[in-house]
Amino acid sequence: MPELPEVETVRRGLSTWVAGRRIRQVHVLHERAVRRHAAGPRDFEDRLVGRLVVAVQRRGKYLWMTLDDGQAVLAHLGMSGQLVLPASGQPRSAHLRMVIVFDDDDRALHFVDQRTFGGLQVGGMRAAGDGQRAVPSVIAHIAPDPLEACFDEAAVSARMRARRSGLKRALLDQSLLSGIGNIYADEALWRACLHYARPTNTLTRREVSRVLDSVREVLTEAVAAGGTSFDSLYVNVNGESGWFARDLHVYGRQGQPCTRCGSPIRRDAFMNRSSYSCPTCQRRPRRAHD
DNA sequence: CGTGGCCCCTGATTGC
DNA sequence: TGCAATCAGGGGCCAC
Repeated sequence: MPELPEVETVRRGLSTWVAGRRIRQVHVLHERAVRRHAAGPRDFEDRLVGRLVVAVQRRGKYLWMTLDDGQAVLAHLGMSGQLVLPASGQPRSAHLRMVIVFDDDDRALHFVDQRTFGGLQVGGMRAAGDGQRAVPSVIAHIAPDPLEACFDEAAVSARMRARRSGLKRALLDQSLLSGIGNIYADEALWRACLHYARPTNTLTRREVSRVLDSVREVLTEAVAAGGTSFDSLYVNVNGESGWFARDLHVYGRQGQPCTRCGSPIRRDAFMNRSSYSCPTCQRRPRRAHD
């Protein structure tokens, strides 16, 4: 499931291939792939054709291609989205949603998405304030991710401690800090020895610092490893799977021993999904906030 | 406003 | 065997 490391892996692969190329044709094959583009599929195609891709950038789980007219093509992979450059002759995926054809190459960028939670849209850029990085206007509400230079740890810590919510809910809230999904939230909480239901307003500055350090470590290591993959749904830009899965300590390890203390990892239903934790290393708080 | 819950979607898996 | 229920989950949206 693409979180920050997987999206960064895609961005890097994409950047080396599409930066400096001109878009010749765009084929939207499934309406849902552009449902966030209010003006519709034809407008989406028209805005891209003829444009030069300047760069590929990312914030959290979003990535975008900046164009030579100042607009940007914003993409979110959702649950199962892939941006791939299939080798010529490779059979087209059953879940192919969009094809972007470039000049001077016979390969095309394919957007493949089985569960159709992902999508692309075209729009303008906007800087949040003085000296802030410009991001697509429609994601102005997405907070900087922990690997960005502008990530303000002190501010995030203060906002987190002012909340009345659970710690994992806060880590997953993309308007507080972005890029973290269910997998890396569980991994970071395990590293920091903190429980997912810990009320944010009871956290000390030191504990918040610890969990944010863990978040940065987990994300950085996963980026270095090329992202996580559990099944064939996620592949990088060349169609190769990442291999970070082997380094997971809690996610998907229900019943298996904690690598730190040996206790069996538990799985709880949480926020209509799963939360994995070590019952010994991560004590449930007396006053939990699920 | 902050917070939490619902819903969009497909395919693999599980249960009767 | 066959069909239905369940699960996976990011984030927009809406009610409170």
